Order: sequence, then C-alpha cells, then structure tokens
Amino acid sequence: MSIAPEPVPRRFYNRDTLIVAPELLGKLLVRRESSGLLVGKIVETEAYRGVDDPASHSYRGKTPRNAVMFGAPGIAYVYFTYGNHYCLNAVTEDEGTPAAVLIRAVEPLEGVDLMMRNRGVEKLTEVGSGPGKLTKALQITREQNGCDLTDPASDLKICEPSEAGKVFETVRTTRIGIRLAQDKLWRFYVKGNPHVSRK
DNA sequence: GAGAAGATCTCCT
DNA sequence: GGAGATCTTCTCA
Repeated sequence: MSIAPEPVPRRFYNRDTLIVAPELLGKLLVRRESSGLLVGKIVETEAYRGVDDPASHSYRGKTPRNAVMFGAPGIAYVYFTYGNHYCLNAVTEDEGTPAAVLIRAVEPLEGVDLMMRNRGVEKLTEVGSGPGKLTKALQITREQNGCDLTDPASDLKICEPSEAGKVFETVRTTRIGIRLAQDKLWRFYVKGNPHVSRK
C-alpha cells in the first residue's frame, strides 16, 4: 500500500504558532528515504517563538544556526544538540518572524520495520516517543535543514491525514527539557496516545 | 581561541 | 532517580 497524501499548504504555517502547534497533531510526517517510505503521525508538539520566548533559539536574535527560523513558513528547521541528537521543527508565521513548532513525538505508521532498525529497538512505542528518537527513526539530519515541507517532491514533508486520523482529544501543558519560560502552556499532545514522550 | 551550556537519550545504581 | 555521553554553537576575551 502506498500513501500519496497532499502536503499541508504553506498558508497553514503562516499563522500564530500557538494555533499551528496543536493543529499539527494528527498530521503525517512523510520521509522518503533511499530504502523506502517512512510515515509517522505527529502526536506531540511544542511551540517556540523568538520574540517573547526566552527558551527559543531565536530569542537573542538571528545567528547562522537559527537563520531558518527567520525564513518562510513551512520550512524544516533541524538542529543538533547535546552532541547526540537532532531535533525537527516546522517554521511558522511570516517571513522575518522567528517562530517554529518542535515535533516531539510521532506514531509509526508505514515503514515501521525500517524505523525500528534505524533506532535499534523492538518496541513500537520506543521508535518515535521523543524529539531525538523520531529524527533517528526517520533518518533526519542537518541535511534536511531548510527542506520545504510543503513541496510534494520533497524528501521530507507534512501531509493531511485521512478523516479517521483526525479524531482525538488534545491536551495542553507545560514544555519539557528547558530551563527558561517553563510556565508557558505551549506543549500539545494527543490524549492517551502511547507514543507521547511523557505524560 | 577557549569555555560553557544545551528544546536529549541511555545506561547504571 | 541520577549522571555521563558527546559535539555544535554562542559568548566573551
């Protein structure tokens, strides 16, 4: 079976980050890779805004690393952290406004065996239940930084799910793994989904 | 050019 | 539950 869904249009991303983040839940993260097609459903996100968010990379202004966040919406921002891990973001809001949504967890749907091999695990819930885990499962590296998520020909894109995939309850809570601005309720996840990184 | 911190994960106790 | 791994990026001298 092959999924050929429509990518989410750029105007979807060109809105308030706090609207885009919860609406990204349930969308499909589609990665076309040399050994096959890898698809995961987004089940957890976090919003990051440069202007009023001290925890964001872009809070202190534009640097070579975060330049993508200042660019057009619908672009992938991938960065390397802790010496081990990549994290995947989708850039949001108007060009010149530094904002992005961090994809924190996915539920593997297609290419599951390949993802488990990439991760070196056998439990399905261990494949994509964390920002560093899902990038490894989907083989996302800095090469995907600046990739257009709205381009049907792109190797990495975000697509509309089937109708059945849109039925779930969203939970809004505080963000994880940051020291600054922990009070903001900018993390969203699918209620009851076992692939969410933390309850 | 050197030092420190980091949107994490895994293993060990 | 806690700390190490490991390296990129930023900041400051």
